[in-house]
Amino acid sequence: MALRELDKLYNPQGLQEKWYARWEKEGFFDYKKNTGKTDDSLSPRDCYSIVIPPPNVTGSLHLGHALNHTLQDILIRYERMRGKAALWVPGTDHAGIATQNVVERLLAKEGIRREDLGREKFEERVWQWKAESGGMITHQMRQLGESVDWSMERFTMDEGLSHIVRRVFVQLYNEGLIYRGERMINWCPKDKTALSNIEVEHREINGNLYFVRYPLADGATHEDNPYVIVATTRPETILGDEGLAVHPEDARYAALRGKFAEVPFLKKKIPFIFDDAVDKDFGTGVVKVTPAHDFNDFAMGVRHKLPFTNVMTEAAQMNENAGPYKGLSREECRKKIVADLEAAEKIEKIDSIKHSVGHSYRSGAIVEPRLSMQWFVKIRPLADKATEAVKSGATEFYPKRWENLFFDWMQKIEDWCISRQLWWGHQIPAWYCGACEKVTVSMVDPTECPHCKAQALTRDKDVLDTWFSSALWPFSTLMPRDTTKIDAVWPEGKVPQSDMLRNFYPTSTLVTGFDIIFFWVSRMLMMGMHFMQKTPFDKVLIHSLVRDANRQKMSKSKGNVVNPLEKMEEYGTDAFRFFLVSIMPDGKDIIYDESRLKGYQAFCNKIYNTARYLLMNTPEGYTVPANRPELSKIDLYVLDELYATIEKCDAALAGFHFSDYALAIYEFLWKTFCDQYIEMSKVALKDAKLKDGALFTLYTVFSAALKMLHPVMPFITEELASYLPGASEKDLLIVAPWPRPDADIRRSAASDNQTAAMLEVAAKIRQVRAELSVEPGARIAVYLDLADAGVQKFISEHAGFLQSLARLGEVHFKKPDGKMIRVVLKTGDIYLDLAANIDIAREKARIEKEIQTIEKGKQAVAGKLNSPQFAERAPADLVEAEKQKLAEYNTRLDALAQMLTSLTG
RNA sequence: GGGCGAUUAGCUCAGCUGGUUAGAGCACCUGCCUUACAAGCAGGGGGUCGCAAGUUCGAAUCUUGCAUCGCCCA
Repeated sequence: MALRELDKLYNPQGLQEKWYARWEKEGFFDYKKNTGKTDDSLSPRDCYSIVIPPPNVTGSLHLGHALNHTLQDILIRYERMRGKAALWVPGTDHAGIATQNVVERLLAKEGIRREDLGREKFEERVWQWKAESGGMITHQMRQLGESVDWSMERFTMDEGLSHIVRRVFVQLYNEGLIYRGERMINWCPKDKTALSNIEVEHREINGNLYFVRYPLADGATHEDNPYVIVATTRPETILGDEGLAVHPEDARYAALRGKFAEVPFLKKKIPFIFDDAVDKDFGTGVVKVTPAHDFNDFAMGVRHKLPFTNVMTEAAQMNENAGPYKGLSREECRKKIVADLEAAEKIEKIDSIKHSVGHSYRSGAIVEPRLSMQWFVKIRPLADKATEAVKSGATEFYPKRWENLFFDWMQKIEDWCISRQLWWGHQIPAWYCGACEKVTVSMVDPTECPHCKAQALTRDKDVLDTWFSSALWPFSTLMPRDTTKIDAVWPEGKVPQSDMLRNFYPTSTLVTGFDIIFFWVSRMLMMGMHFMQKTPFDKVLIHSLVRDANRQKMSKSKGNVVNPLEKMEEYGTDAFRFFLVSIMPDGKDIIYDESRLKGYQAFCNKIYNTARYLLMNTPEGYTVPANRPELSKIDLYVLDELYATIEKCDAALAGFHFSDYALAIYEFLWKTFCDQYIEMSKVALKDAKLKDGALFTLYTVFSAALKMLHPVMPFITEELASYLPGASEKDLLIVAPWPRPDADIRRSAASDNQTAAMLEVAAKIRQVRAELSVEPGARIAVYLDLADAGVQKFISEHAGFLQSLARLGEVHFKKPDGKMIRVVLKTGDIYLDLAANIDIAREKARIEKEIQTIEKGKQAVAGKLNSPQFAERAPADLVEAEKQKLAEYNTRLDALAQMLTSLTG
């Protein structure tokens, strides 16, 4: 009843804090409390689980998270209400480079570099930073209302997860699936670390193609010139050239076989090699080969046994092999070398071109291909298992088309470079012996070399790619925290086993964006299949990015980022969540359109006022009776619509059609319940015979609607449910049973269209009133002459409803005598008694418009029926239906034409 | 260059296996402060479904080609 005194406007302030704190404090996010069962008494089919894509510990909640997390929360809340042991595991990711950069920037303010501190002290500082300001996002997740089980929260660097990472590394190493080797890798000169292939983003940039003259050695000539022309986009790598390559079938250069050229400035003699990897159409058909600075050139270098000359430092400055250019950055070196070549008249021409250049996805720096010693995962065996998981249907992608992209990538996947030259991360458990030079990889830190017993061991300085630990997330988070307990459930060489894993692994659904299918989803599939011998998730829901109103990707540099927290503050969390879900088309990009957010704020207000209406019209001390009172056809009509809506919601959520789910309730609640049923209930509540049924129906429908809305709008629904009669302190909506359709009511309502027919009559009368500009308040009389006796009788028994819906005076149930406005319906005629106030011109216009509309329909039907093949080939029942339609259109057209002549005449 | 996805009202989108006069929200126009809600109610205008051909009795829907845009990979 308290709502009665409250403001007419809904105000979401304070609800989020109030309810979230209660849910969390009273343990409603804990499946054990909700189901009353322990891990060993649960069975997998009673369970539903999701692991959150762990956000970066340095991160804050952005729109992408808000969408991603809202979808997961909807699924978890829905399954929890359906009685499942619903577990949603939260956590964060240590984010190697990002976190290291954050702390380095803080140190820089104090004028310190991490090298000044040393590794151990630096790591301490990172942990300190995490304790103080890391995990801001977990606070923000509470504001969004996420019903995650905080007691399960994990961090990829915590003790248990680190132990699992190490066990995984050691096992893969022992199985020969992890190896160390000198390879060409992508190097970020800004962060001074290796990257994996997929951490490199290719961007089209404007560059130059330099045509450089390479002198021929030993007096050789080409087309009468003592040089050949070589096109390159990277003149600074000339210093590392070890050969010039042409295609073996390129007749232009066949004469150069066995000849040599000279590297400009260095006077180094390099051979001509012939290799099919050369594109005859690129530049002049001769390319320079720099085996230590390019992936293709590296491969050619291996094939033709060329030396690998590295001319750059880790920071991409020219090193001692660059001769006079030593010490310059690669950019400065390019400028200087081009200037020098020009001065020496060795540049033939410079073309400007657009070409694709690799950038670090993290730092944005141009990536340098670099030859170095790194650790790799031998990916093919793992990738095959991951592919199998999806091919067999054990894991399904939604929408399905993402599977093609996944298969495609798994086919051309290459070994995964997992070592990073950072200080923050899981340090690789490998030791090198100074004496025998052998490698030891081990679970316990060795004190002496197991090969030669020497004590000259040094540990590998590198850490693992952050994605290596994320790849284990679906099972590592379900393992015990304690390392000895981990070893207990995971004996060496066996598959881990525990009640938790049995119940919740494979997880039910993974919800993520398409941009990390490769980074994360595929690697979880690989690791899950390998270590658990089961796929990590039954279903993968891929959703899209949120773009701004101009379809631009949101980014800080563009300044078009929308802060979800501000929007939640402004419109309320519920409206914001509903908005995110309702604008999500299945598998397409989401366009951020704030006008719709405003619309859902209005929806919240509507729901709030619906509750006010119910409470204001409820007698003191009312409780909803356990046994259903006698219900009118109108009550049954709305209940039937409610049940249809439940079915729509269930179907929508089963297929992850979130906007269909949200909009189905929106439509039902606003249109059917408020605009139709509540309007009619204003009459029923004043009628002693109908009152009990109406009250019962109002509460039955509204409380079911709150439940159905709860997964997407948790706060307002929990709040309003707490005001309803019979609400208790203990039984919160968050664990209320999800409503189910009543089959009896559905069946009995199915054969009954009388309420719907009455609503149609009311709508038609309102339409005509508006078209003829009848005074809005005028209580005009009507006469009904409907073909369907059942409907005619029903309306006559419920005339009060029609009067209220269409603002009518007397309603008669016969054809009138006097001259009136006649409305021709499919089902009969309505006459409006406008007495002398008939505006002939308007009435003519109305009739003509009506004729036009019906004529349009008639054309379509007649067109079909006029074609002889239609009758022959179309299904008989369709032909029959079309014939009936035509007859009905003709009847109505005749009546309207008659009315028109009578008006004119 | 290879692949995927789009193209329906001014804007954002529904329209699933072909068959009512192609729908919704926002925006727009008209009229209403009708004691739940003006963040509301009632009514209205607005689309030859990107273009072209084909399949079919019938195409927004299926097929092919073209155009434009976006994304991924090289």
